[in-house]
Amino acid sequence: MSVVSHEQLFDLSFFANLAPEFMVQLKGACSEMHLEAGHVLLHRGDDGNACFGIISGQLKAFAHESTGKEMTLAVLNPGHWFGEISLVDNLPRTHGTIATQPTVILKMPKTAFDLAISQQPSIAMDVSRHLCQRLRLAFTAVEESLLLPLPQRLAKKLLFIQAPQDNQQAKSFTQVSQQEIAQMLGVSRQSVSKQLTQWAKDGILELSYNSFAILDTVRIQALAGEETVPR
Amino acid sequence: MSVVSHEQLFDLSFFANLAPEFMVQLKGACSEMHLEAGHVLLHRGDDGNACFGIISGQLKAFAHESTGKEMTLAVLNPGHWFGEISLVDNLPRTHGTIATQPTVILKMPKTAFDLAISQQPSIAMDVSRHLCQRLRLAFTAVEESLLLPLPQRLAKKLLFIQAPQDNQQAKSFTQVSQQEIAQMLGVSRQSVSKQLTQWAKDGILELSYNSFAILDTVRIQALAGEETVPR
DNA sequence: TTGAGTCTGTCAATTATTGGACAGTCTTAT
DNA sequence: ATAAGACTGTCCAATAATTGACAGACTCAA
Repeated sequence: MSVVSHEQLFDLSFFANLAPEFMVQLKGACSEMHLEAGHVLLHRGDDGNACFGIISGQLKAFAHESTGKEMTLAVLNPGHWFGEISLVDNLPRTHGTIATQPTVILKMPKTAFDLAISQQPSIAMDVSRHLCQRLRLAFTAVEESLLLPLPQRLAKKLLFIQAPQDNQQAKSFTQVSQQEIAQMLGVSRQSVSKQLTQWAKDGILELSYNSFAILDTVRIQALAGEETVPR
Repeated sequence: MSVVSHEQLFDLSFFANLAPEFMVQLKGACSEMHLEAGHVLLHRGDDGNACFGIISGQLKAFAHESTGKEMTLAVLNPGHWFGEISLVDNLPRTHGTIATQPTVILKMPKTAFDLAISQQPSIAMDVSRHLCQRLRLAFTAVEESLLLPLPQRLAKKLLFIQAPQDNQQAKSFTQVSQQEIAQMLGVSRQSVSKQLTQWAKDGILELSYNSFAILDTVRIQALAGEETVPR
């Protein structure tokens, strides 16, 4: 899903069930934005007056500390909506957001968001469901970061990153630098490099410049601690 | 707030704005439950058919790993509601929940929850706001666990734990074992003990059996990395 | 094609954290 | 009063992870 139409984008949002007459209005209030690679769309602490859906390209949500350490909280791909938290609770943005590539997004102003919900309040429950999804991901992140050793977290992350373009049998390379993987896990690049090359020596992975491929899905799943699910 | 009335409990919930006529009905559908210390109320993975508000006592939300490592995700005190995530998204419980003391809770069945929202859909927005609050806490937890060194996280946790019974000037002891603190942070008891005794030697804390008191709030806040907020 | 910038593998030194062990103290229930 | 159990401080050895450094490979744009 490297590009998503406006139509699809709304069907993927928490407004998918909005009645047609309100939907027309909502769509009319949204506008396309084109971002260059490296453009910082949101800053932590800003007021939130809109949420966004991704049409093409990619953004990252990030956090950094006083120490200068920076980490990637989430990678946002076409079809995803983000920035709705501040619209719901009227509090500042939780994270910074930056385009990693030339990116096209749809901007939904807070006024349009609020209007649609007031017109069809049942939508708020869909928003809740969307937030629950986020919450479960966040819980998983907390637990894994504190309870699992680095190799296991790394294995999970590789599977997660590679999952989308799942070609099943064929060996497929996923584009991502070790630096980026390290930032997603909140660890040093060297630690990632060490483990990946070890796995490459073990024949589990194949590494190449700026990319990796999983050769032995079964073993990497075992390392990730996934239950074997027989059917 | 060591005990909360039924009245207060509902005012603290996401149903605080429910119209009186529906509120009566909702309250009628809720029932009190008395839990012994150590009673496991919810298990991760269970179906969720109710949410709960705490009247008195205390529960903990926990997670454990295959390795046997266990950690405390949250401490739930009187006035708090929990268990609503599964009601919203109809998915299994995210965490186990155990009473740490004899505890009285109010059980709200899913049927009552769903009915109230269908009667007054605007309530769903309050549920969303409640979920956002959780989400922000979870985000903070992820970032802190990955970006901050143990001493800083520990300092933050002490301030957080001690906050409720804030007597301002007077030196007040907070009951909590170092083991419990360690489980909240996902680190070993020894690491916690080492840091706490060091701070006690520095005159920042006073330690006693199963409790601690903060002697120098300013310094502990500095260690926690809190901005000095002049007014 | 050349140079700047990025990515990778590797190493050594250092620091942080764990886990096992144990003695002494405190609390509670019998 | 006593015994069982929990809590604390401490030590040590082993492990894990970070940081800084550097050379070679790769990519892209001028």
